[in-house]
Formats: sequence, structure tokens, C-alpha cells
Amino acid sequence: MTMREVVRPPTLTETVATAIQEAILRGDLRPGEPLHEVELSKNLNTSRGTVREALRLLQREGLVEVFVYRGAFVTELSPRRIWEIYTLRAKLEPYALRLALEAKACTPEDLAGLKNYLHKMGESERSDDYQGLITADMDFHCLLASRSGHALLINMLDNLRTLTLLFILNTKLYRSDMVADEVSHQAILDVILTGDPEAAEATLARHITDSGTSLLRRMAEVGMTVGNPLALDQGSQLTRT
Amino acid sequence: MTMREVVRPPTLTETVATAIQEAILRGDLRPGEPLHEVELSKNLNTSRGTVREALRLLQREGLVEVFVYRGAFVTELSPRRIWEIYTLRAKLEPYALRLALEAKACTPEDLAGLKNYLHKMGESERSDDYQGLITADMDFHCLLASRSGHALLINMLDNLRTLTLLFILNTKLYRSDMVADEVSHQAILDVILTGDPEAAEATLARHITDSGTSLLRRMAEVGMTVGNPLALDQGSQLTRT
DNA sequence: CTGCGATTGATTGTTGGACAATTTTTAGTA
DNA sequence: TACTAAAAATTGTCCAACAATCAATCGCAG
Repeated sequence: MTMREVVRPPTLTETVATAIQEAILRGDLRPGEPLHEVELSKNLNTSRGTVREALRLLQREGLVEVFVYRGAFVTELSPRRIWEIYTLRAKLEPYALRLALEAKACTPEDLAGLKNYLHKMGESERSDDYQGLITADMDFHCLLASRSGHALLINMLDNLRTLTLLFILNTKLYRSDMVADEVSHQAILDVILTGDPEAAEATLARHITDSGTSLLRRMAEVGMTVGNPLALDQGSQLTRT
Repeated sequence: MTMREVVRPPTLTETVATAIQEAILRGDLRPGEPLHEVELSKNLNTSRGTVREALRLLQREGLVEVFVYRGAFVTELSPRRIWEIYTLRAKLEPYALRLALEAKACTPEDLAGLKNYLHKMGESERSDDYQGLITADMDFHCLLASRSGHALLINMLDNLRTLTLLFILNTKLYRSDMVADEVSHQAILDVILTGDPEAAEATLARHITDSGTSLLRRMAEVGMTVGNPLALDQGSQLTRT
């Protein structure tokens, strides 16, 4: 008898959580919007407790912020927070790639998958499929990270990527990066094929850093605040608490 | 009227969570031990729901693992997981230090604090105060990280440090590292005083990596498994899922 | 005696209602 | 208008119950 992957039927809390998450990433629930427990429990036909747990789950992913006695809100991404997300990704994702290469964990299928996502990106771009483009982009980075085999790292990167998604989908700034990103991804793929962990790590780090700074710069140009009108502190500018 | 920091009275859930956390770090609850909701709610004079939320909080910190329909358990740290924790700390903590130095965010008081923790470590060592020694060690690293001003990063490092604590307190292996750690910390302090971010980052990275590999090596020697008797895979050895 | 399946018991998942604590809103007053 | 106090809305916490699932026990065939 072959080993079969047992799929646990998701608990109701998880179902509710993903429902809310999809609503957020679909744009039905915008950043800063309050998430009332009773309202959600009515709409989703569940109890308040279940909604509470679901909201805490999303809080763990960073998609929702919870304040005592004030409730849960869709996370508002300040430029500062976006900077934090991109700097962390720039540190962690290249490290994951390095691990994967050092362990020779990238199978030919993986490489084919990467190439496929790359192809999808180009295709989505030509057909003006914004959503598809972003999805392919995320899948590309996701596959890279997953091959590290580093569970904690993979989990962190998952959350950071979800936040990146939330940010990108709520600003239309990403579009102008499409072409640059595609050639950049091609470069990454090339480096991976050489199998040099050091070089791959450096290349990926640069790609992520560039994406982040590019987005932040254009955010500043447009004067966009992504919901939270905080100070537009540039890059490595730090403020004491 | 001066701005006053309002201290929110901790919610009951948080109180319960810290109570359980302290019990775990005190060693009353050992890794792998089950945490029954009803039992805890009786002991702590609260409702089951409150205990549930507290357990999810601890799950987010990594101190507790929750399985559907099976309950919560004190996290069992496999050598593999310990390797993951130390590699991540080795990547993130030095980066935090670098940020702090680049932003010149280290005040003289901070340096005095670091020196103080260093002093405490030496003192605790001479008086054989194991707990005090570890606490001072953690405080040292905590202060370093906090000055980065990078909220996401600080949060991640907090969780990783708690896990490190859980691990160290459940193995007596740390003791033989005491002296080495103290001189190592002194070296870190020296590099910080020079103010060179690059050098400080490198020094701290080496310190953490050394601590991790040293602990893992001695774990393997003793054949210790910290609860979970998984494969004792060495360092960067990776296994596909 | 051993290995297997069905039954039982224990524990978690989920519900609904209720009340307390706190915030937010509203109304009223100077 | 600004400030204060009452009212409404929302979250925090508790309780009791039932459903769903897991762990242990028991009986039975081999």
C-alpha cells in the first residue's frame, strides 16, 4: 500500500479565517477597515467565538491587527512597515535559496516549475492580467523558499509574502515594475542553474532590495500612504521609540 | 499636560498566558507535556475559552504546539529545530545590531546597560547562579536587538530568544559555555564601541553561530534529544519533505 | 498469546446566551 | 465651542451543552 498524504478536513475556524483572508486579498475588505465579530459571525453563519479565533489566526499572519476592547482591523501598511517587510525578505529569502542550493534540493521539476512561473508572468503581462502576474510572481518566490527545508524560515517567509501581497494589491504601483521584474527573475533563474549558492544569494538579495526601494520611492513620489498617513521616512532612517 | 504612557492592565488571557509561560520556563511543565484545557482552567480559576486563547498566544510564540482535536503540548525541540533557531538568530540578530549602529541609536545608557549585563554574567558565574547567568545573557542580546527600531525584526527575535531559553533551560549543556560566552560578549561590546556596523555584524554572527554549533555538537555527544528523538542530522544537512 | 476491529471514555471543536469591562457615540450643559 | 455625563455599541469572560474526533479498552478470531 502506498503512503498516502492524509488531508485533514480544515477546522471551521480555519475555514472562516481563509474566507476573511480571501476577502481581504480580494479587496472587499480594505486596510484599516474594522472587523466586527458579531457582523462577521452573522455573515459567515458561525459563532462569535469561532470568528474570534479566526481573527487571531489572521493576526498571527500579520493580515489583521487586534486592539484590546477596540477590535480587529485589516492591517494598515505604513511605508515604514513595508520597508521592514522588504528588508526582512531581502535577508531571509536569499538565505533560503542558498540553503536549497547547498543541499542540492532543487530537482529538475523545481527548475521546470520556476521556468513555468516565469512564462506565466510574461503571458499575464501581455494579456494585462494583473492578478495573474502577481500570483505567478509570488509562486516563483514561494517555490524558491520552500526548497530550503527550513521550516521556521519557510513559515516566516510565507507570512511576509502574504503581507507583500496585501500591500501590492492595494497599490497599483507594482505594474510599472513588471518588465524589470521579469528580466530580474530570469537572471535569478540563470544564477540558480550555475548552482553557485553565494552568487544566487547575492543576486536574489539585490532583486528584492531593488523591488522594495523602487516601490517605496514611487510611493513617496505619488505621496501614497497605503491607508496609514504616517511619516514617509526614507529607507534606513530610524526613529527611536 | 505632559504626555503620559498609558499602561493597559493586561487582559486575563495574557495573564493566563504568562502564567503558563513561566511554568514552562520554570520547568514545571516539561517539553512534550500535554496542556489540558479543563485542567488548566481549573488550576487557574478561569474559563476554558480563556485558556484556549492563552494557548494560542503561546503557540504564536512557539512555546506551545497545538494539534487539532489532540490538544496543546509544550514544544519539543528537536536538534533540527534548534539548528533552525540558531541559524535564524545568526542571520537576524547581527542585522539588527547593524541597523542600530548605522542609525547611531545606541546611547551611552545602552552601552552602560550592555556593560552591566556583562558584569552580571560574570557575577552569576562566580556565584554559580545558573538562572541569573542565562537571564543576563538573554538581556544582553535583547537590548542589542531592540535598538534596531525594526518592529517586525524585534518581534521575531523575541520569539526566537524565548525558544532558545526553553531549550537551554531543559538541557544543562549551556553551563560549559559560560566562560567562552563571556569573553565572546566582551568582544562584541568592543566592536560596538568602534562603531563599525560591518565588523559588529560579522562578530555577532560568528558568536551566535559558534554558540549554536557548540551546543549541537555537545548534544550529539551526549546523545541528547530534548524530548523528541528525531534524527540527529548535523548542521546543514537537509532532508526533503 | 497475539493481532485486529468495535465500543467506550476523554478531550477538543463549536454553539448560544448571558453579563462585565471598556470604548465610542450621543446628548446635554456651561 | 468645549467640556461632562449618560447611552449605545463592542469586546472580554463565563457557563453549560452538544458534536466531532482521538485514545484506550475490551472482546474476539486466528
